Amino acid sequence: MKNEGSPMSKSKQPTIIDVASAAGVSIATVSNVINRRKVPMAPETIRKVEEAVVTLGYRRNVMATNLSRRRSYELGLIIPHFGGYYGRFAEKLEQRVHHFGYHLSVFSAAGMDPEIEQRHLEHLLQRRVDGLVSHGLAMSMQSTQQLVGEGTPLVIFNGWGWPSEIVKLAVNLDFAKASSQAVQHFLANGCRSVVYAGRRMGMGANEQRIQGFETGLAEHGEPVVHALLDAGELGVVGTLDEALRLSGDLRPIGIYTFNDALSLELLAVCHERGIRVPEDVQLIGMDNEFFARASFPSITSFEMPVDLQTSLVAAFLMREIGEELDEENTQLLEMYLPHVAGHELFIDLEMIERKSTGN
Amino acid sequence: MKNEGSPMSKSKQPTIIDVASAAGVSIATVSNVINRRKVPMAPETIRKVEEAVVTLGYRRNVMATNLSRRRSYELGLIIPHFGGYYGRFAEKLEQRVHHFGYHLSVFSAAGMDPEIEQRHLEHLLQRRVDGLVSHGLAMSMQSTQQLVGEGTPLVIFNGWGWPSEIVKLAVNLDFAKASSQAVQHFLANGCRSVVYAGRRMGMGANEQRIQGFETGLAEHGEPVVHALLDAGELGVVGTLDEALRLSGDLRPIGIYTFNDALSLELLAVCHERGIRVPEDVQLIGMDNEFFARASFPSITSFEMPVDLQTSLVAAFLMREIGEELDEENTQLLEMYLPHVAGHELFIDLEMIERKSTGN
DNA sequence: CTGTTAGCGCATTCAC
DNA sequence: GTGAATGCGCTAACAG
Repeated sequence: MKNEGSPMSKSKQPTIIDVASAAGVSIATVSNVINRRKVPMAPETIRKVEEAVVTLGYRRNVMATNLSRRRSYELGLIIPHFGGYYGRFAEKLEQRVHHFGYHLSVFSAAGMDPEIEQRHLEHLLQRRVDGLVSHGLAMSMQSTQQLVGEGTPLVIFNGWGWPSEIVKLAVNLDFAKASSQAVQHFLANGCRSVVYAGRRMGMGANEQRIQGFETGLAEHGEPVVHALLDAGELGVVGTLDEALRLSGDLRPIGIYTFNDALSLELLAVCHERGIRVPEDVQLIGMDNEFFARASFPSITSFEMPVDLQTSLVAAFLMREIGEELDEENTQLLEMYLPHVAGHELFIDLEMIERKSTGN
Repeated sequence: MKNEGSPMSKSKQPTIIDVASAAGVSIATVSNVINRRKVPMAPETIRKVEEAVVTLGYRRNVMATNLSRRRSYELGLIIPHFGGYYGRFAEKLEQRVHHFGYHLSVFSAAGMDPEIEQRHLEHLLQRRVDGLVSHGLAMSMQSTQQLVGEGTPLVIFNGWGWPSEIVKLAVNLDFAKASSQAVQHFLANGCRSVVYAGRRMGMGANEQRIQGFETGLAEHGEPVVHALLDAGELGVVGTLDEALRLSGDLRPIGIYTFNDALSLELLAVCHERGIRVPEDVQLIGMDNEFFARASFPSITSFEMPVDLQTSLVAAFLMREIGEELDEENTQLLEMYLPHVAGHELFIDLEMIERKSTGN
């Protein structure tokens, strides 16, 4: 066919065809220099192409690239929201996968909304991402299975009870162990009554905390006054009231909360009531947020090992995709994978002792 | 055990050709029903296609779709980090543009790192997003211009001094006015000395606060002991020390901080030193973060009008892209656009009075 | 109403 | 070393 010199004025964004004709070479050559292929090329050719790229302001079209490569070099991440731990997780994971030449698209499910979550998942899949990472999803497992199918490897973090047909690996923080540790810290500190103040009863992360809370009590041996409270239901004030009521005049009371935010709110109520922390009430939170350190008194909390968690997620996913791992990442997987119970891997949390428990 | 290329199994993902042959129709027909086109079609045909789609587990390939459409129906957002205000902004904007049938890809620049920022921008452009939204970027204007060029409309939020050749519109929060208001609130509350404690001196958002701070002082008429401090340089403790030193025994001292986080940190130091808030020191923050409400005493702050800001950004960008606006959005633009000074639009912040200023 | 065909921008064999 | 040719999966006229 007679394909006259395609008018560059046609579409404003230049293509490799424009670059090729500007440099006086073929599009294959342009592709080769752009992708820094190992094929031998004349230095002069390279120079001409690079010059044309700059002067034309050429920018490759990744849609075309991916379509042709049948691979996107993109990963998707779904988190409940951008704040706190999840935001830090996203940022760190982005860095990690970039190291392997992948991009990470992050989507927030706007507070565990299953519909939004599903929409994002679907979109990521339509974009043919090479791999998926998600928090323990709110949506039903069945719909997820159908969504993900066999095509795209899915790694979960902080999700419990997912069948291995759906999820390749779950990289979980060991909230149960941490919770047990919290209880024992209270008891070692002289608390004569301990309370767990949770949120969203029924969610996996909450269940893990409850389980650990009870383990901690059991290991103590002697019976202790204790309770499980739902701050979502009772409200912050109601939770404190209930804790006080249940404890009678046993002091101090140890209150272990679902997260730092709840601890901070309880702390504010204690201040208002003239309840002393840590003399009357001791607090332990979770997440080690900025304000746990900056509050008065500062709040004992658990540091989230985002570095390790994202490292494991990234390394495993990369291997799953067929990417070559360096020595460090290989060792990392060898070190942790054997410890996997089923396909769930557990990472320890570190307690940061602060004033709210008298330290 | 050599891993078989999981990504290769994706080649088994069905295409419209598979669907077409399974349903016994042509690919054009499949395309028509998938996209719910207005062309008349036999109900039976639709049913057959939809059935084939389900049984085959067909999922459209958006890369191919976009390539063909020469349009991505995607927007990009770049923010310095996922936390707090920026995270809320991202979530809200995502909702807004979804309403118009667009997806929003959010990227965090990991704390104003110009290199990462530029990388994300470049990637978004390579993906041929239809529009871009960014905070006042850390990178140089020149490189941005080259990056964005004439192709993709760019809307900035909270960025000052960007030439209109680069930026179509800047939707800014009026930090200057808010800062002026903060100072006047201190003075009306009896503060005999006022201090601005900033961070990252030199950044636009900080400059705006300083400007407003000085305006507020000027409008007061009578001279007041005051100072501009850089908490990034002095540290939190150093900042408080300096404020106390400069104020002699003038009390109370009003300290207006760059954000709530800094207020909270100052509050903690006050507690340690036995300095009373608000009797000796009054505090006003910015962002109205969760902990501003939950701290003790609670901290007066400015609420960020994320709803309005994202509405304006979305409406303007949609119109710029050539999308049809509904009545509501049209009115919104008509209401605010005339007030634009140059191409910078200002939105008022609302002060939330709390205990840290004696309310 | 439904099928045919020509791109979209790029990667990737193979010949030259 | 370099360049035509083919295909990736889908959309969009244009025929029939």
